[in-house]
Amino acid sequence: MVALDLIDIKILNMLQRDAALSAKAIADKIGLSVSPTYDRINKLKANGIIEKNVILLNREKIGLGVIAYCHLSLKSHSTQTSSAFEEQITVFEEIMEIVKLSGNYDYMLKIVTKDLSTYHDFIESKLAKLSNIANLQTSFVMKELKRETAYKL
Amino acid sequence: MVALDLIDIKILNMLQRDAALSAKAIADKIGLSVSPTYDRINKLKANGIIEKNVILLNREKIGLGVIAYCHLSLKSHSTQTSSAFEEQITVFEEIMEIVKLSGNYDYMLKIVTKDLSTYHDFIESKLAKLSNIANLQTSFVMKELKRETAYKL
DNA sequence: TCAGGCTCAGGAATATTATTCTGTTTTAGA
DNA sequence: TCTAAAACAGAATAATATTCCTGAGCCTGA
Repeated sequence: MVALDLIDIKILNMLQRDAALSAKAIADKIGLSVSPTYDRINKLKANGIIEKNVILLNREKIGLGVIAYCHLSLKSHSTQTSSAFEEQITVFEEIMEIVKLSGNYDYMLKIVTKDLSTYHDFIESKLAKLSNIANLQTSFVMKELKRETAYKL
Repeated sequence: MVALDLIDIKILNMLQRDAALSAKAIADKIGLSVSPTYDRINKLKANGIIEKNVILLNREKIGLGVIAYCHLSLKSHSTQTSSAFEEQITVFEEIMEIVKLSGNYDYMLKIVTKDLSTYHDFIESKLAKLSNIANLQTSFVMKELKRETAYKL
């Protein structure tokens, strides 16, 4: 954890919303000159506070119509089998998020696919193929009301 | 939904992973000159396939230690009360994602806060203050194994 | 209190990149 | 096959990123 002053926070808030802003545009808004602004941005990248710069796509316009949250638990909870499972599951591109939840040694996955049939195929032919899965329960998203990547600083 | 050819997909895949790539760098990798590459990127922005360009921060380095998924259902499900609720809840910066689910609970929220005490405060003093919430159940994330913003094209 | 070193801001110079323009090639449809 | 529209390459220009140098404030130790 790194100390951030108010200027850093302003910079991060701007870039969390629009990473295409030029150093000059940011400098103007926060009342600094370009080079210290630029230096600060670079430091924030160097110390890993800024992890990446990405574009976000409109999911529906690229034909991805299904979001599902999938809860699952493992048969065996030994360190070995758990980490093997975690390694295997991480690579699937359909799975956007994986979290380990409190409660019953459970995982929750966020899965995005083209349609229900594709979702079904993914579960059957890829996910369920993994040994060590005890059970699987899916909740489908009816409506995505908010999807935010900007953290509150 | 817009038709994407193979070149568009390559471009989007690159930018989904690193939006700082220059048009020239992309052009080189896909074997085009700069100007058509540049045109394509601009069209993808214009037609809304590319929604935004953002930086992603390291959650733990900025002191956000708690991720929680919160299931809740409403007392009244009329169109009016639902949309009033949706409007109110969308503005909270602690809430990163809101989805309406199939099944038992109406909504699932992804909430990120500094620590458990902050989480508690948020629930008590902001979320639970909303009328029309019937019940609330939180699952805490023990470990975040994957957080991906790039869709599979 | 003072001198030295450190961090940070400002400004100017240079290197890269974005952006626009023009003319050519390719493609798709009649 | 012909025509119109779209896609492409290459060059010129504008804007931005990036580097470098300078000076001001501020610890810190003697």
